[in-house]
Amino acid sequence: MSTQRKQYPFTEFEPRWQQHWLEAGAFRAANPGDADFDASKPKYYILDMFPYPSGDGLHVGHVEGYTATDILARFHRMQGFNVLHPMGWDAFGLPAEQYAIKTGQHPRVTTARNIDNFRRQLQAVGFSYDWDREVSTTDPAYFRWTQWIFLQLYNAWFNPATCKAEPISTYTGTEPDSVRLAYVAEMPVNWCPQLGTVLANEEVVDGKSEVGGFPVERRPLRQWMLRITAFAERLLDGLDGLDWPEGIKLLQRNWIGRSKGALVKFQIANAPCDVEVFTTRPDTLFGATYMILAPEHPLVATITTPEQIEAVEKYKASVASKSDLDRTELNKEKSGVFTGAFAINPVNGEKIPVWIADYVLMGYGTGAIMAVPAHDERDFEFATKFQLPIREVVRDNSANDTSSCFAGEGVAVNSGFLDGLQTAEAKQKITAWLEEKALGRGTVNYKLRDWLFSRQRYWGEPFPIVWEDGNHRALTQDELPVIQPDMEDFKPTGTPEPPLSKALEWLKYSDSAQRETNTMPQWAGSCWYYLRFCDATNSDRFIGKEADEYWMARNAKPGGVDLYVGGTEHAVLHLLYARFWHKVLHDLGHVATPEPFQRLVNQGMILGPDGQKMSKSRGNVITPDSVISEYGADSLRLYEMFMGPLEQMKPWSMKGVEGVYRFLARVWRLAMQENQEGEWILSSDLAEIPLNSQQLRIAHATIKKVTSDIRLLAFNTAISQMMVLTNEFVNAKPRPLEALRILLPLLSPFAPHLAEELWSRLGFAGLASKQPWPVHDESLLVENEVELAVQVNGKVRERLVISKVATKEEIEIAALASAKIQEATAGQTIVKVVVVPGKLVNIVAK
RNA sequence: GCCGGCGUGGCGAAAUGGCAGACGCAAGGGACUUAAAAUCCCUUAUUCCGAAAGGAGUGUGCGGGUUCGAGUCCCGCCGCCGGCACCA
Repeated sequence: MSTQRKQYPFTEFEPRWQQHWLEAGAFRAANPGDADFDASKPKYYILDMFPYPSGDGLHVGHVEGYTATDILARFHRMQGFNVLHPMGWDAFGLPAEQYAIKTGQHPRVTTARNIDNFRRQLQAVGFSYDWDREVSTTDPAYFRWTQWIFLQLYNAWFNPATCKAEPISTYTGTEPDSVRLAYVAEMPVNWCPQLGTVLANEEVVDGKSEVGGFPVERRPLRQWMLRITAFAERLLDGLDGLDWPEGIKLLQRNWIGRSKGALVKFQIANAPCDVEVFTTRPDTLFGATYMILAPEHPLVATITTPEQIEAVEKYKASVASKSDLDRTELNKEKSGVFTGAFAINPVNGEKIPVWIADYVLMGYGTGAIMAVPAHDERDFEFATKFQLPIREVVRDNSANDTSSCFAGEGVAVNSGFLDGLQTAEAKQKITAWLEEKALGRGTVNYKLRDWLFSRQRYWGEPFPIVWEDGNHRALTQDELPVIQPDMEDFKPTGTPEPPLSKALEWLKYSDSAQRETNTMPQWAGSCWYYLRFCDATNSDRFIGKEADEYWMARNAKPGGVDLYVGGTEHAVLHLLYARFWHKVLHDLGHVATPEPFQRLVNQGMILGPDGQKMSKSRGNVITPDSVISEYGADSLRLYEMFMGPLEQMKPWSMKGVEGVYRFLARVWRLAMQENQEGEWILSSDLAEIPLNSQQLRIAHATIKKVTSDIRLLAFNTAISQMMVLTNEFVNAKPRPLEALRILLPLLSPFAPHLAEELWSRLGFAGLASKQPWPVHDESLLVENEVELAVQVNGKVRERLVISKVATKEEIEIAALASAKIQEATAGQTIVKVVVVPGKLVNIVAK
């Protein structure tokens, strides 16, 4: 193939049109206030998840999502929308820093080089981004505002009375530092010695770092945290108004993990202290036969009896030495130790033993549970192993065996005043009882934890914070941006001290104050980039009011971005963090909408030709550059869309690329032919003649289907239909020019270079990408006669050509009159005749 | 273990409950050509009957059900992919 002559001269015209669009500013989106801004047009904000500009360059997986959004962007422009379709770079992050350490080059240099390469690649695919709005998270003019948003968080608190973020000045308590949305805490964190950094829980997979797969240990460390848990309920509620795949909403709901239950206070026998437990099944309180504390629970030391101290300490030590990996792997078998202490079950005064076990986590609820082995799998397993009593207190409504554990809902038994109540009622009654006796209360718990927001890295946004006399203090807005110092040596220190701690001069803010040396995680920059795109060069605000009102709020929906396309890997973290920041900014009056992204679509992964995930080690990586040089950008775009449904996972096939390439060449030859010298000239078959009725019908059916399929993101079937149309005209001689006037605008979002080139060679006015979108004429689609199938007992026995407007009765008579049908039903009684006009007739005979 | 998603030709895939396999790939045959490539045309789910025209049957992971009619809806399984994983 590569040695062959190209079937059409894409190598010549594709770069030419790319340059033309760029120079003409063809896809520039005007902002409110600009001279050429037309406020009467509706807006459409279509956003890609911006890439991390890696050294490997653009991937065909990127191109899939980006092509889908590009088609939609171009389509909406042609439909008269003001389209915001921007691109930028999520360019802070660990790989750049590690590469820098390896090669000694400054990450600023390698990042700039990678960005240039990504931009070149994206432009070579012909994407219609408004490059005037390009942003990079590493640009001080950008991260100045990331730091500014951090200051908003620092200077705000969550007011439980209003359920909103408010300026810290409205807080009337005595300890503002204990309620800020950005706060400092000593946290057991995931320290990765090899990476020399602390990782977020989300960056640790199976006890190893997600990047690199290095072991991770738990260590207590002073960290910046963001109080995302305060927004748990709002983040949950907000999902209802969004057009996201239900699966993704569910993922977020599960991640937030709301559960309703009760806190119950247990007195410790012969000791002046009590332990609070959280339970979702307060109705099973009578069945609590023992209690378990997390090994790290602060009361363990207090309550353990002298005889048990040795065993307890030994157990605690063994748990502490386990990495997260060991702890999960050893989960199969329950372990634990008796503390020697007893707690008093408040509901019946029973003395129950208190154990410690690592299946109870300090980080959830109160770090202590009441164990109800009859109705909880884990407690059952534990009780069985350590021969603790099991008491049934809920009977299964569909009553069968009571030998094992029953965790469902039923009727309370052996439960005193709860007996006979259904689980829901029993929960209510016991909660009211506990509240009345001041022994507990109903409450809600979340799995969601606060967001660990600091990293021990060089290549990230520095915090706009200084330390003075052991206290933190925020810088003011006019001190932003805080830029990292230029360092020769940004290697990890080998301790949890961040690399910035080595920049002694930079560190010193004043004689008495030192800068914070942690940096922000990569999520920070991507939490708000969609806002910056609306007003990328504004130096007075992170986003101008007018720009926000138009691009984000004009459609009067909760989410501002009309369509957001990206991979599922960001289903939880990025999308949750961005929603959190957005809500804070909204509460503080900085943005108009309550949610960032109205509609979300996840593109499926593209696998290698071998059906495996693409990876360098497997050697099955397809690069966009290689496809473009062989078949051109239009073929790359078209194939990525023709492969199958956008959201589905699908394998690459070079043969498939050739297929769409042939199609594009066929379109080319609808308009062009080669002369004796082998030059492309306008086809002599072209003529200004009207379409015949079949051509008209197919052309208008194509307009209709392509239009609706683009709206449905069903690009593969839209392309099929354009193939049908093209096949129809391949042999038409003379060939109506009108066919190309219809086809080229339809094709233009998909294969913009080819459409543009032919449009211009045919001498049609303007740019193909600026044409109004064709509108179909429904009346041309109607056929006078239709063929319908006649079935006998569901099997097709005859085909009937009949007038489109025939009545049911006429169709039935015609069907029954058919010789084949009479033969097929001979000797049988016709029980029923079902007539579906335009489709079929089904005769039921016995 | 729990929660999602998906199972259709040799392959990628189509199909408001209404003729399964559009469109593309691959394969086979033909036209054009000195020849090849490219291009264009035809065939192509499968089994059986027939010399042929044509005809009969079976087919959407498996087993049931609802319906005149099920790839599509319902119930129960199996397989693959993704997420969560002691969250009390």
